[in-house]
Amino acid sequence: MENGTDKIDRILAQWRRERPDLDVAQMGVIGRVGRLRAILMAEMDRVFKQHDLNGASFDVLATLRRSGPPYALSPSQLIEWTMVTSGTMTNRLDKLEEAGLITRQRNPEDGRGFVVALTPHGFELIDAAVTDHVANQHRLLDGLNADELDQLDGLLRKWLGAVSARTGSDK
Amino acid sequence: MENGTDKIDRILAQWRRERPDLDVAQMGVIGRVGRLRAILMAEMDRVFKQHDLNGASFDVLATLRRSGPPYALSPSQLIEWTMVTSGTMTNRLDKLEEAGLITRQRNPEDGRGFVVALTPHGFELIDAAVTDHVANQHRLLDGLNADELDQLDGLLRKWLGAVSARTGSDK
DNA sequence: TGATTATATCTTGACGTCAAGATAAATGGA
DNA sequence: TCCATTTATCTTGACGTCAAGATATAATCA
Repeated sequence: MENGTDKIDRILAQWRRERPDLDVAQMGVIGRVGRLRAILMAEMDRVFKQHDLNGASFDVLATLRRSGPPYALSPSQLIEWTMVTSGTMTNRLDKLEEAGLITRQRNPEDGRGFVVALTPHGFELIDAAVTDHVANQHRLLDGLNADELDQLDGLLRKWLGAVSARTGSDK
Repeated sequence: MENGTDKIDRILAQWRRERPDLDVAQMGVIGRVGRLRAILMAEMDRVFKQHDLNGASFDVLATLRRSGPPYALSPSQLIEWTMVTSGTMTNRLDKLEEAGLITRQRNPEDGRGFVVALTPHGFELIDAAVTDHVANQHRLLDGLNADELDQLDGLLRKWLGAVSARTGSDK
């Protein structure tokens, strides 16, 4: 199973011909991260769709589910975990509420805030979806063996640590 | 500089507590790809913006530039390289044409098609932008040494090959 | 040649996201 | 106590993308 030349290699070859002054090795790595992310997203979306979800709604429901009983968080907490803006979260919660997967009640201890909670239906749905999702993720990574998976995780963790330290993202 | 626990680790820890039946190692790797992609995109956008571009317009101009003289491709070819839909490409070309960075002329040999070409201004702009872009990519990867970069590229290449073989993407 | 099929591109409507700003409630002094 | 500031959330308008379909031209083949 030789690793032949792919689309990214062809892009790099064009740059090397047209701009031999540039070292495009880094472009290859970054480009592959982008392509992988696009393919992985598309594949994961297929499983989400089987449960009438998309990446956005899965993200919110999963955040509530893994937070543990009583499966309830404030919009602010959801914003922090999912790293979207408040406008995006409002929009997501509107849809999920309308679909009957969450409830949104005023926080009795803080009149500015709300408590977002999974409904029983929302709990059942996300629990089933996440089971399928994890199985799908295993499938998407079965081209690498255990050692390679470990190596890859280590390198990505180091890289992510370096860039988020500098850019101040993550915490 | 020990690699401490990050947001992804905290997410995995929650899942392990709430759903100990699931093996979430793969979720960690896939999650890190997603986070990295988001941070890298944001950082690259900053450089694009310095040239009055965004990722979309940079992508089109760069594809024309690296294709070599006469720096002209059909919308179909641009669609193939950039992997967007025809509607997206029409929209991108409209903006670039209005900005004077490309021209769009009917293909004299095929009345259905067009020839999209860099203007002199478009050429100058993308040539300067790509120089800064590559320097920026080097900076974004300077947390890894040469060996690690090589290892990472190999693993990503193998993974990408495996998933795109199965999903039929890429070519 | 004429009719069918394929190709190239554009159009339309919907979606999810963001930035900026609006609103309302809580907090922290003076 | 009252005002200024901060915090939590929602609203609005713009953007880039996609899927589906419209249009026009080219290619095929009977």
